[in-house]
Order: sequence, then C-alpha cells, then structure tokens
Amino acid sequence: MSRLSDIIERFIKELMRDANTDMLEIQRNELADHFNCAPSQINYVLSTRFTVDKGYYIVSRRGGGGFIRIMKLDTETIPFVGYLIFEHIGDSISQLDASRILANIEEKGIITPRERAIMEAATNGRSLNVFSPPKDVVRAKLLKSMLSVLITD
Amino acid sequence: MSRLSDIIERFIKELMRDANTDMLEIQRNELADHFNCAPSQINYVLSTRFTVDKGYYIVSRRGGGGFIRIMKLDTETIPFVGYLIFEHIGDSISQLDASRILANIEEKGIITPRERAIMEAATNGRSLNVFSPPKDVVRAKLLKSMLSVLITD
DNA sequence: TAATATTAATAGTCAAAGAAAGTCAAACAG
DNA sequence: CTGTTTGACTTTCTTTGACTATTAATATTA
Repeated sequence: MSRLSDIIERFIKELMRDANTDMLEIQRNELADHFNCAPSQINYVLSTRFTVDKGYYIVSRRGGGGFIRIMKLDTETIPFVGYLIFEHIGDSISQLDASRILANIEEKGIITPRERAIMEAATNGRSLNVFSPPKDVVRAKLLKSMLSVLITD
Repeated sequence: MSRLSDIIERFIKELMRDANTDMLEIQRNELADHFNCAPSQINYVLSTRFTVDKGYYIVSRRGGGGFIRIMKLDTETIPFVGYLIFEHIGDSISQLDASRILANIEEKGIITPRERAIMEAATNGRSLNVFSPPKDVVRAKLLKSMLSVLITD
C-alpha cells in the first residue's frame, strides 16, 4: 500500500500538470475530504514535499474563503537562480558569500539594485543578530531593515 | 469562493477610481442592500480595509440623510515609510501585520509587486522558523526564500 | 412664532456563530 | 528509529443580528 502522503503529493502535481499551470489553489478541508484523511495531513504533505528546496512556494489564508496557494518555481526562466537555490547555497551560508551572490546576480541584471539592497538588508548581520529570538522580534528587525532601504539614497 | 468583504472593498475602490476622486460618500444601508448583506458588514470592510494605516480616513454622520465619507489620504512616500519604521512597527510584529503593511505599500506604489514578494518571503513564518539559530542557517533559508520569489510566476 | 418633544432614518458597536487554516504531540507503521 | 497519520486544540478571518446612538425632520406646545 503506497503511502497516503505520496498519493496526495502525486495528486497535487497531476492537478498542476493537467491544468498546465504553475499555480494552484486548494481548500485544505476539501482535499482532506477527498482523501478521507485528517486536514493536518495536507499540511504534512505540503511541509515535506512542497518546500522551497523542492521547488515550490506556499501561501495561505485562514477564515471564510480561505485557501492554500501552491506555486511551482519556474527554474526554466532563470536557470541560474534555480542553480543557486537548489545546488549552490546549501544549508548554511556566510554573510560574505550571500553578499557576493547578490552582487553577482545584480550585475547579471537578474535583480535590480534596489532589490539587491532589500536582500542585503534582510541577510546582513545586523538583521539577524539575535540569540534566543522571539520570532516576531526578529521579523520586526528584518522588516524595518528592509523598509529602510527604500528611504536611503 | 471569493469573500464578500473583498468584493465590497474592490467595489468601493473602483468607484473612487472611476470617479477619479479621493473622496467618496456612500449610504451604509444602500450599499448593504446592493450586496444583500448585514449593514454592519460594511463597517467590517471599512474597519479592516480602509484604515489610516492603509491610507484612508473615514468620517460619517447618522440620522436622516446620513452618510459615510471615505477619503484617500495623500501619503507622501518617504514620510509614510518613515512613520512605519520609526513609529508604527515597534519592537515586535506578527507575520500577519507585516503582511498587511506590505500589501498596503505595494498598493500605494511604494514597492513593486516583486519587491513585496521578496519582503514577504523574508518575513514569513517558514523563513523564520528556527529556534536557536546558527545565524548562517537562518540566513540561508532567508536568502533561498527570497531568491525563490524571482522564479515564481 | 419659537421652543421643545417626538419620530423616523441613519450609522455604530459588540458578541456570537461560522468558516477556514495552523500547530503539536501522541499513536502508528515499516 | 524514522517517517506517517490522526485528532484535539488554536488562531485568524468573516458574517450576522440584536441592541445602541445620533441626527434631521416633523409635530406639538407655550
């Protein structure tokens, strides 16, 4: 008996293939119903099979009319970025190396100077300099840092 | 199933755009009738989508001939972002609030959709979901996450 | 007529119910 | 032991409705 998670994974991928799209919106409960499983099973599938590392990006919203949007990253469009994400960067990277990458892809015209600045802001030491981080505290620093780029000349 | 609140929000914004004005007066009950909903639904839409944070200001009057006046504030980019950074955000911010701010400044044209996506990527839960973080590990996640935006449709 | 009271027409508030999705840990299977 | 499945509990967002508050118009009274 093939694992349920695998079946759901295949199902989602087939939906995308059949609809010939890189973006799919599902209702968690509906899908869970379809497979007769706990809704949280869907979360499990998404968080193990549809990660950035595996080439997917997820956005969702709760409440009435909520949804889960699954986006497939298009590695054809910018192969170099795909290479960076899936092969080059790995599980850990120094600030210096990150900065080099950003400079490089800006020079290649893949990102604008402003976008580079945003990413520098997010990844520099100042933003990430927290020890035991209440997540929101980190996030606030990150966001402020990124926003400040917009008003710096 | 698109949310009623979203539909009403769009309706109001289109009214303003079409009339090419920054000031619009509506009758609460009339609008509620038009959408076949509870009048207080209109209040809900106004108080979640037309806040000062989002650049709108509301004035209203009850009684016969009452009305709700919706004014779009002319927020100068720099002061507004400065306000966000130095006053509004504070020391801690939830992912949700961060997301709202980003949606807002995109709508105002302060950042591009792509820049918004970059910042969302940097500030969402998945990126920051680390407890005792070797800084580089966090950074790698962040960077990958941000880069992935570039190859998302 | 001028002042005052009443009524009808609005809008506001708040809390409960409903509709999703998220989290986490325990149980389970290979 | 690792990865999967489940379910109880939480959080977020929306919708509705009963009740309240305010204002303009109208009727009444001094």
